[in-house]
Order: sequence, then C-alpha cells, then structure tokens
Amino acid sequence: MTAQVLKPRKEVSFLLDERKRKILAAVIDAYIVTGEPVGSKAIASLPDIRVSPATIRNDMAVLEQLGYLEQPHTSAGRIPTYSGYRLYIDELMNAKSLSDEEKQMLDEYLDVDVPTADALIESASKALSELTHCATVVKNVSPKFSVITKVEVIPTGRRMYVLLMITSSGNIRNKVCRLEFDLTNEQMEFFSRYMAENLQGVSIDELSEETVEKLVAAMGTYMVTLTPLLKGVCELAEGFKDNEIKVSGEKNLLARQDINNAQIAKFLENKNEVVKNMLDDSFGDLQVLFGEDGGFIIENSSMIVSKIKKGGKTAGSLGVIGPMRLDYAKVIPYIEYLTGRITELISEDDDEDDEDQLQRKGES
Amino acid sequence: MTAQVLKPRKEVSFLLDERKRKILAAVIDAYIVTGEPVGSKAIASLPDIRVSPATIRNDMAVLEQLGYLEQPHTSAGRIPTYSGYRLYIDELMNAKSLSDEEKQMLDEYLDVDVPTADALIESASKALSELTHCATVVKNVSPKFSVITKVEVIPTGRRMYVLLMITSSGNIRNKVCRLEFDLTNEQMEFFSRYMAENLQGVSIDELSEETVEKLVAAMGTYMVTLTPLLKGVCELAEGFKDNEIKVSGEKNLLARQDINNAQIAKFLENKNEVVKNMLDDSFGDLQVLFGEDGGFIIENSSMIVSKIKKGGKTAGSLGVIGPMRLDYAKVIPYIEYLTGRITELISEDDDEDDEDQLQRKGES
DNA sequence: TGTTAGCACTCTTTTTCTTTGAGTGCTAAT
DNA sequence: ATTAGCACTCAAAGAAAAAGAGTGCTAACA
Repeated sequence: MTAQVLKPRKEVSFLLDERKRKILAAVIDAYIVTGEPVGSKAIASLPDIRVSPATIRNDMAVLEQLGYLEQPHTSAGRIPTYSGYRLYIDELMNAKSLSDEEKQMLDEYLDVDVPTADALIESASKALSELTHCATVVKNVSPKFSVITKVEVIPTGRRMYVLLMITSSGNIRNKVCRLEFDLTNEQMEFFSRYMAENLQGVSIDELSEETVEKLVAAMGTYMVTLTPLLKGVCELAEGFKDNEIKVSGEKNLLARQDINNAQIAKFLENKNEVVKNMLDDSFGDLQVLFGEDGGFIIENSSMIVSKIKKGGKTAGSLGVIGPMRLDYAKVIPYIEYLTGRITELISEDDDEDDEDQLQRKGES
Repeated sequence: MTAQVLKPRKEVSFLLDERKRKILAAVIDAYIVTGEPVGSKAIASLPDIRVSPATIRNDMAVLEQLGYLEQPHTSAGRIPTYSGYRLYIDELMNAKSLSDEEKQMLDEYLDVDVPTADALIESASKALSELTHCATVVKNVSPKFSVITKVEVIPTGRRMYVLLMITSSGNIRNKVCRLEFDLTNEQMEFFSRYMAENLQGVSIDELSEETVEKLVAAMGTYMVTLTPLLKGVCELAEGFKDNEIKVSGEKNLLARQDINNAQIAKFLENKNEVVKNMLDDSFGDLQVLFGEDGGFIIENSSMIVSKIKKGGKTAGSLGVIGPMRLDYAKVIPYIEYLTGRITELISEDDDEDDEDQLQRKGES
C-alpha cells in the first residue's frame, strides 16, 4: 500500500490516547523543521505539553513499538517512520486552511486568460514549484478524452508539408513531412476532405494503427502518394498520447542534501514510466506516496498528487515531489486549492459554452 | 580571456623545452584520468620519460612558477591550473583523429532524414551527450536568419483560432488565440491575404513591434477585430527568437561529485542568459571556456563549443559542458567532426535545391 | 495507577594526539 | 645538466579520550 487519502481512518486511533497522538504530532512537526532526531526534552518544553520528559519517553517507547517512530541509534531521539508520516498526514497534522491573502496569491498565479486546460495546469505547476520549493508533477489526460477537431496539411516548400492536428481540448501539434513528390492541388484537397470526413470527431485514444490502415486501404488511387502523410497523422496522435506527464522544477530537489542526487538523476531518466505507474491507480482525489515504499524511486522523498476533474471524469493530476520532511500542513492545502480551482475553471468554461449555445439557438 | 582556439599559440612555447612540455602533458593526462594530484614518481615511471624523479621535480617547480601547475599543499603532487589546461588543449594534447569506425558511429547518430537543421543538431546533441557523458549545449541561430514563409489562421472552436507560423528554415510554431468575437469568412480571408502580402519573406529578426504596429495601422476597418491576431503573430516571432539555446543531459553533470550540485542548479536556472553571453562573442570556430574564469558559472567545469556554418555565416553552435578534467583529446574531435558534418549536410541541401531549381527552369 | 525525579548506561560526536606516508626542496656528488 | 640522498612538510588515517544528548529503568510520589 503506497497511497493515502486525507479522510481519517479510525482503525488504529483507539490504541492511541490523545496525549500520545499529540506527542507523535509534535515529534513529526519538530522533525520536519529541524531534520534532526527529536528527544523527549524538546517535546516537554513545548507550551501545550504539560507532562515531564520521563512520561514522554514512556509514550515514545510505545509509539516506537507501534511502528510510528524509530531511533537511529540507542541514544538518539526519535524520527518518524513511513507509518508515522501516514498517520500524521491522515489524522494528526492540522492542515492550515488558507487565508484570503493566500487564496488571492494562488489565484494570481493561475493564468486565467489562457485558452487551454494545459496552460492552466502549467501555470499552477509553476506556482507550486515556486511556493513549495519542490519539483512538480503534472499529468494531463485530457488529450486522451479529446477528439480530433481538425487535420490540416500545409505546403511549406518543395516536397515539404506541415501536418497540423488540433483537438477538442485546444491542443495543437504539428509535424513536418518530407515527401518524395510534390502534391497536386487536387491531391491536397482530397486529403483535407478525407481527413475531415474520417477523422473529425474521432477520439485520440481510438486512433490506432489499425484505424489508419483501414483509411489507407480505402483511399483508392491516392494511396501511394498520401500514405506518408497518414503515417504522419498517426505519429501526431501518438504524440498527444505520449506527452502526458511532465516533471519540472527538479532543481528544487537537487539543492537539498537529504535527497540522494544519483537517485534523482535515475528518477529523471525514467520519470515518465515511474510517475505513470504511480498515478494510474484509481485512488482517492488526493494521494500521498512515499519514496522507495512501493516502487517509487527516490528514497526519502514523497509525492503528493491531487486530481483535476471535468464532468465527473479525471482530467489530470497536479502535485509535487519533495523531501519526506515536507511541510505537509502547508503544501497539501495549496495543492487542494489549486486543483479545486482548476476543476472549477474548467467546468465554468463548459457552462459558458452551453449558455452561449442556447443563446445562439434562440437567435437563429 | 576565457576563450581558446585550437590553433597553436607560439608566444610562450620558447620558455618550455620539449621535456617540460612532455612532463606538463603527462601530468595533465594523468590528472584527467585519476583526478588526484600527480607526483614526480608517477611521471618518471612512464615509458617515454627517461629522466629521474628529481629532474622531473625541478621541471615541475618551473612549470608551477610559470603558472601551469599548482600544489594543493606542500607535500602533494601537482594539478593543472586553468592556464595549464589552456596550453594543454592548444598545443600539448595529441587529439586523436577519429577512426573510420568512430566516424561511422557518429554518422549513425545523425538523423540525416530529418527535414530541419534543428532536428539535425538535436540528434548530434544527443550523440554527444551519450558518448561523452556530459551535458550538451546547443545554440540555434537559424531562426534569426530565416524568413517567414507562411502565416495561417485556422478556426478551431467558437472564438478560438490557431495561428501558425512557418519559417524558411522549416520551423513551425503555433499559438492559440481566443478572440472576443467570431471572425467572418471575409475577415479571415483578408487576414490571410494581408499576412501573405506583408509578412511573407520578412526576416524573423526584423519583425519588431514597430513593424507590426505599422501593419495594424494600415489595416483600416479590420483593425479592431484583427489586432489580437497580429499581437499573436508578434508573440510567435518572439518565440522563434527566444528559444535559441538548449541545455540538455544535465543529469550527466549531477552524477559527478567533483562538481557542486548547488552550482549546477544555479546554472540551470539562468542557463539561457549565461550561455548566450558566452557564445555571443565572435571567437574562433571552436572555443573552450573554463568555469568561474570570466563569468561562467559552474566551478571546476569547462564548456567546449564549436560553430555550425551555413553559407559562410554562423548558423548555430554545438558543444558540451563537462568537468574540468575532461578527456579533451577525445571529446574535441567528436565535436569538431559533428559540427563539420552538420555544416556539410546543411549546405548539401542548398546545393540540391539549387540544382533542382535550375532543372525546373529548364523544364518550363 | 499514572506520573515523575534520579541515575546509570549507551552510543554518537567532537576533540586531541599520534602515526603514517606520499611528495617535495635542497645539497652534494656524478 | 642530472641525479641520489635526506630532511622536512603536511594531509590523511587511526587511536584514545572527553563530551553530551538521550534513553531505560527504578523507586518515589500523588
């Protein structure tokens, strides 16, 4: 089990009285700040803890037995285990709710005027990276759900053509094709018509090699000349599918020396597969994954991701990769707010469209 | 002075007799391999050195006085200084000339079928990154020299339009514009014509805000509606100019622990400006720059860049950023070969075009 | 019974001192 | 001009000692 949801799990709670929970929270709070093992004295000196170090030591011993804390060595303080962090995130930490100023600040980061959901998510990713000093991870599955709106071919030089594909989600991709011969006007017109008739409205996800082969076969006399173009169309569609996951702000991880740089390098090399595997599972809206615990590559790091929805379906994810000792109480609300806001903004668009369409019908 | 050319400089040579030069070269060779200070014994044990350690010590003392070597501390061996590396690269090292196998291998990396110079350079950059285990740096100035071939506007949804710009160098960029109103067919046709008449053949570099403002002013009744599109055109052109410099394979630097990771992170943050400054100067065809010596950011690293030409002008640069103790004798020939090859391939294209054009004239 | 003061004990960290050895620079001999 | 020999330097490695943070346990206490 690598994933966690924010909703409280009551299972274990009854084993821990209020004081132990408080102490565990305090240890993790302190560890997140200092990065050093936390001793009983330090906890005892906190204002809302009113018991002696000895009592705290006893409780800590219990917490260790339950697997929430561990000692690097006999005479050191305690540090949280993965389970400790889990419990902390699920039940213990007090997630600060955002102030109006914070909300406004985050809103300002969001580039509301941009036309595509992609760009919106991109700006949120930048915000996260700057505000949390973490690497950010973005998964955009909207291309999968979207359909082809338009396929154009534009001559751009002798035997050179630009293929253009536009999707309903507003994404565009182009590709240069070098053909063996120049196309006649008639051939180009046929191609445009053929594409419009056969590919418009087709989902990116459906556009397999087979579909294209059928199209090629049905092309008759144009087959020989136009096949390379169709191959290009295929590659464009593939491109939409591929470029789903983006990791950025990696430099934020490099700066930290509690994270092994070699591991980061390794992670960056196959980030796409790794992250894809992580996010494919249909966990809750917000999940927190820990490094090296279930296949995630970077030890001593955690990944927090939250889903963006559109019309009930998951349209993407946004999150951060940071150190294990991350200020979860601050970062998680940020991520929740941003993904929530994006979800809102995306659906607003829809509403607006619907209204407009009604208006139009009225007009006509 | 931060730049170096490969051509020998004779200025200082007369101060160094053949043996001292040999010893300096041997020290640097050894240091490049081991990374440890090199002592007189190690040098004396080399087959083609036929003097005693004591003699070598004397010579090394001289080399140190001349500023080519230095001692980390009194009782350690010698390591090269920046000037030492300079002399080594300029005169001392024996650059291995490439074997036929190596040439073939490099040729295979080059994606000859790709249509744009960009992609060609890109594949060379990948080759360098894999073969030298360095970060690579690419500067592509071809967009600057190229002219606009085509500007298209394609409707892609209500009030949504895709602007497309294609340049003579085969580069394409697109941008989504959201307008306040839908365009009529007539407006779109006007725009296409207007663009064709006024922007086709205009150099990317010339397309300033002013030019566009003039165009806007001359647009008459269409002004209000079409201004946002022209603004988009402007941004597209800017995009071509901006995206000149690409650094990739940074992970190769991260793996090394003789290079400070924090410095790498810092460098990556403003790589564009840094590299731009480095390459703007019109030095020789191949230059070697050293870190922290003249403004380059990463200490203990070096940057080797070679120019790619087209029609006598510089069309771009390609090179690597690696550790100071780099196998220059191997890497420099690689870079020289690749940039040479690309220069050839780019001009071949031209020749072919010219021939064809002649043929065509004959036909008509 | 839960809490706490006290204390012995453990184990890392820091410091100090010693040893080792690679490598030099100088001198005198070749 | 080159080299063997030797005293000297200094980082690195090792050993020993001291410091200190923190624990676990016991016994006292409310």
